Formats: sequence, C-alpha cells, structure tokens
Amino acid sequence: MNDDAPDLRARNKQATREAISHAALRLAIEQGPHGLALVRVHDIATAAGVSSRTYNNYFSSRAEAICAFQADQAARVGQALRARPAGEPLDQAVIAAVVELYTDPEPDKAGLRMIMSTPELEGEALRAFTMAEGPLAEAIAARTGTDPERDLFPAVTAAAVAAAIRVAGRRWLEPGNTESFAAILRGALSCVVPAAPPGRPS
Amino acid sequence: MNDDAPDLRARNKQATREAISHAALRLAIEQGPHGLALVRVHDIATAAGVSSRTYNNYFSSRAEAICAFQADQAARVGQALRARPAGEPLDQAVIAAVVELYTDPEPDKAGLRMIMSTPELEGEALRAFTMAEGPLAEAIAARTGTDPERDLFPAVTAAAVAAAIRVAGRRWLEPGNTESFAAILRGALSCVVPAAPPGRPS
DNA sequence: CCACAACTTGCGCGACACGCACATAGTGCG
DNA sequence: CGCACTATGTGCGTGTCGCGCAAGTTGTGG
Repeated sequence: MNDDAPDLRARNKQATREAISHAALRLAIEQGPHGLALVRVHDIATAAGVSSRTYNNYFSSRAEAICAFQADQAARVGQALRARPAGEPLDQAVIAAVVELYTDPEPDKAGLRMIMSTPELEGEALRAFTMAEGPLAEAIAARTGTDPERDLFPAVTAAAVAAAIRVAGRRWLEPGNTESFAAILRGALSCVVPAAPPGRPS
Repeated sequence: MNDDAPDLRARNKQATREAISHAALRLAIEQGPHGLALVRVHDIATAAGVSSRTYNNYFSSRAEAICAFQADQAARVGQALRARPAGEPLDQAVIAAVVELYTDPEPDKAGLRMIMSTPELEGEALRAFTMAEGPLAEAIAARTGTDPERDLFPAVTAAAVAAAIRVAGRRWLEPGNTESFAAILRGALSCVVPAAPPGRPS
C-alpha cells in the first residue's frame, strides 16, 4: 500500500520498464505507421540498453511496449476524478479531471498518430483504455452514490468517457484542426457525461 | 453496389471465410480462455478444410479469425440505424436498431465470454467495434442533420454507443445476471444517447 | 559476511506470418 | 466448344517472435 519508499530494485525495474517503452515508441515513430514490422525486438532492447530476453520479461509484444505510456496514463483517470472536490457536479468534475490529466504535458502528436493509424497498435491502445474503465466506473459510482453492481450508469459512463477521449484525440490530430486539445476534450466529454445520473434530478 | 448476384468465386470466398472463422471460434471455445495458445493455426485450417497457408490468406492472426463474426456484426450497426423510420427520435432509433441487430439470433454466450476474458482477443474485438464507429457516426449525422466534419456529436455518440454495447455484453454474461440482453442493452444505451443533439432542442 | 531472493541474460524450441512459385478452378471471348 | 486469363488454393522456405530453462549477476536482510 506504500509506494513512497520503493527500494532500489523497484525503482530500477520501473526505470528499465520506461526505458524499453520509450525506446519502443521512439523507434516506432521513426519507422512510421507502415514500417512497424521493421522495428525488431532486438532494436528496441538494444536502444533501451537491455537484452532481447529482458524486453520479453517486461512486455509480451511490441504493441504492449509501444502503448505502455498510454496505458499508464489511462490508468490514472479514476484517481484524477477522485481528486476533484466532492461537491462538483459529475460532468464538470470529469471534464476537469480529464483535461488536466491529458494536457499536463501536451501529448505527443507523432505518438498518437502512430498508434491510431496502425491497426495492431490501435487494438492494444483500446485495450489499455478498457482496462482503465473499471477504476473510473468505481470513481463515478462513488461520486454519484450509485451501486456499480446493480446500476449500469457508472460502467457505461466510464466507457463513454474513454470513448470520448479517443474521439477527441482523433479529431485533434486531424490535418485541418486548429482547436486546442483541451477544447476538443471538453466538447467531446460534454456530449456524453450528464451532470447527474438519470432518475436522480439534481 | 449489387451484391445480389455474386459470382461463384465470391460466394466460395465468403464460404471459406466463414468456415475458417467459425472453426476458429469453436476451437477457441473448446480450449477455454486460458488455452488460446493451444489452438494451433494448423488445427483451425484443418477444421475448416483448408490449408494453413489459405488460412493466412484470409486472416493475419488468430484473434482476427476468432473475432471476425463480431466484426461483421458490428459493421452492420450503421446500416441498421439507417433502416429505422426517419421521423423516429435518435435515442429510440438507435436502441431499436441495436436491440434488433444484437438479439436476432441470441448471441453465443460462450463466444462472448471467451473473447471478453482473453486479453489478445479483447483488443481485436475492440478494434472491430472501432471500425464500425465511422459508418455509425455518418448514419447518426444523417439522422440528426449534423455535419460530421465540424461537429463532434456524431462521432462521440457513435463511440459511446459502441461502448454501451460492450458494457451491456459484459453485464449480460455476469454470473448472477437474470435480465435479458435486450433489456440490458436498452438500459445501457439510454445512458448515453440523447433524443437530439445538444443545442438543438426537439 | 553470508545465505537468499530478485533480476538479467544466453540458448534453444515450437509456432507463426508472409513472400514466392506453381497448381487448379472459375470466367469471358471468339 | 475451346482457349487464354484471372482469381484462388497450396507447398515450401525464411526471418521473427514469445517463452521455458538454467545459469550468472546484483540487491536485501540477518
């Protein structure tokens, strides 16, 4: 329960994990969406300073390694929502949490474009989003006082939020786009997140 | 534009495609979620009555073959929505179209459970849903008179609909569930699809 | 200082995705 | 009816990949 004092082992582990993930994404971007097959596992491992075998100890596929940063970010959505003040309406809280989380560092356009335009990577990224829906649904349930076991609202809304983030990302990196990512995110999220669950006015 | 008179070639192609897909799903279900690695490509091909090489001419991965039926079904959502009467409000039209499409034959619980509880298959299935979002978004845009190029509403709603279908499926095959799939679908969809786009009352 | 656990690495195996060339079956024209 | 033509199925070879196994190496705790 206490991650504040990770021992040397844990920190090294996390460091190599990030090194591999970062190297994988960088090499993938270099080759472009059509050259993913040219990014050999051996190259990723070498760029990260580990052996090919170690790479496989951390990730079981290229897609998983390349999309790891997205998975980590998506996994923080639930926690970000819980950090919002309790009195805030659901829609405002969700929008604020997501916008904050996804614009802290301006996202890497090349990385997003790479992932969204490569079928294999897209599947993995979608899986990462789906993984994050559980915690997000619980956070929504906690905020709205609904029971995630009996009520569909939390899970459906969580999935819709993830979907809206995806669509916003796609729209953001469209060629002719001029709006900021934050603005698009707000617009997309406001389409699907109500101020309160149905059947519970105000 | 005319698929009513497919020549012999096209029909044979479709037949073998379905044979492979069907065999793949059946074998996967037999082995269960934890034995996906035991389903060899050679087994699938043999069960479908073709060679391993031919299998690879139709699908480039096991996941793709196993999830093909879901992909085909999801691809029909847009067309199903367009088939609804033009005067119907968006929410009713979407719910009716989806319920009809997803309960015509009662879905195979074993197949859904297999896909949803196997990470690799889940990614592929999610990708299939995502592929269907484009046509669905266009159908929604056509029905609501919005411009999919400028307005986020169609794309976001389409993605939310796909997400709701996913959540409904997950809820439906939960152990203690007693409700019908149609009822769960209605509940999930009503959480995310409004009667009309925002800013355009009635 | 030493035993123990965690992590990394090299090796080898089975499987897979795919390019290539050839065989076969459906199609259209004279 | 027969003949070129194209689409599809198949066998084979190649380069990776994912992972089990058994060391070697590094951090941890008594």
